[in-house]
Amino acid sequence: MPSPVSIPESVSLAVHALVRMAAERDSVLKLGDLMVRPGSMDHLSKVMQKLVAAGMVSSRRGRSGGFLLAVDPSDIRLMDVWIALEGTFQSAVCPFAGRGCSMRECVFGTVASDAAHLIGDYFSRTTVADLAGLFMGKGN
Amino acid sequence: MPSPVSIPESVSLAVHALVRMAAERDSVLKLGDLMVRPGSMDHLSKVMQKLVAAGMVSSRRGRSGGFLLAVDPSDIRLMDVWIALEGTFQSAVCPFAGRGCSMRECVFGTVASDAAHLIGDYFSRTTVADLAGLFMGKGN
DNA sequence: GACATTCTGGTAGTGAATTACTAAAATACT
DNA sequence: AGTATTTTAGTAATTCACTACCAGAATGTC
Repeated sequence: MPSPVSIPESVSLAVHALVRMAAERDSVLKLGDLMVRPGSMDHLSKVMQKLVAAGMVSSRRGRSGGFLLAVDPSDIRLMDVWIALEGTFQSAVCPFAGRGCSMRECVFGTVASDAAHLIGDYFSRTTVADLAGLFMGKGN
Repeated sequence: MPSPVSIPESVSLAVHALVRMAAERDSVLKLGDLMVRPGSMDHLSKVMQKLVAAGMVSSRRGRSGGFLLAVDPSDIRLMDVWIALEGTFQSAVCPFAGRGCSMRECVFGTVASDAAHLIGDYFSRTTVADLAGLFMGKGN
């Protein structure tokens, strides 16, 4: 992890897939269609199962099967996606707070926490529908 | 990783140790003194070795051995610490940029990147000496 | 010189996220 | 009915940061 800010791959896959589904709401998209990166299909498969379990997406098996948004994309906040996949969304704090950290304004109590709030607020405010407007097309 | 912002444990340990050393520049501090969290000493041991290798800290073995800042704390930027331990400091981007992401302003190209810059700028600007002023005391 | 202390360095174990593989269940087409 | 397609689900392999353990080297004390 060479960067202090990282969205888990699972969340990235989920958001990209959901945005794609929102942009093509009428069609049933299969895993292969939703795969943003070559080689990510196995992981995406697991991710989609969680989105189905969370009720955001419905799935159909078989020949012309695939995935479909189960609710309106403006009702899916990015925060919901994060929680569905990761369980919780925690803001960053000093890992030693209360257990030995002796700084009045610890780095991890200020900057890291500011950055986490920046992302947290955005994730709470933004829905899949908002992002779908930024979508450019099929991609391949 | 339930938070999108996380400073690696190794960097946290290093920063806390360096600040402590800056606050007590005259004394030689041993691993046990620098341990912020119970149980972190093994990891801290490896971390200190890297700080020594990076030339920020000098060490002495034996009975009254321990660690000592090798340079002025105002010459140690947090960014240097990060690089010494992690190798590189990368700003966050969409993991699929150029490999399938089809959003004009992808979440990971905007918000996550803003947050990473927030931290990156702070880490480039702040030195161990700056933080030493926030130090409250021995801690135990 | 013997001994306790402290860093050094290697190696192995653990847990979580990701990757990979496979058989099974559902569905559509012929 | 049979077959190809697609999701489902379980399990194993991989990777990486972190944890744990241990013998060895250096240094001060008696």
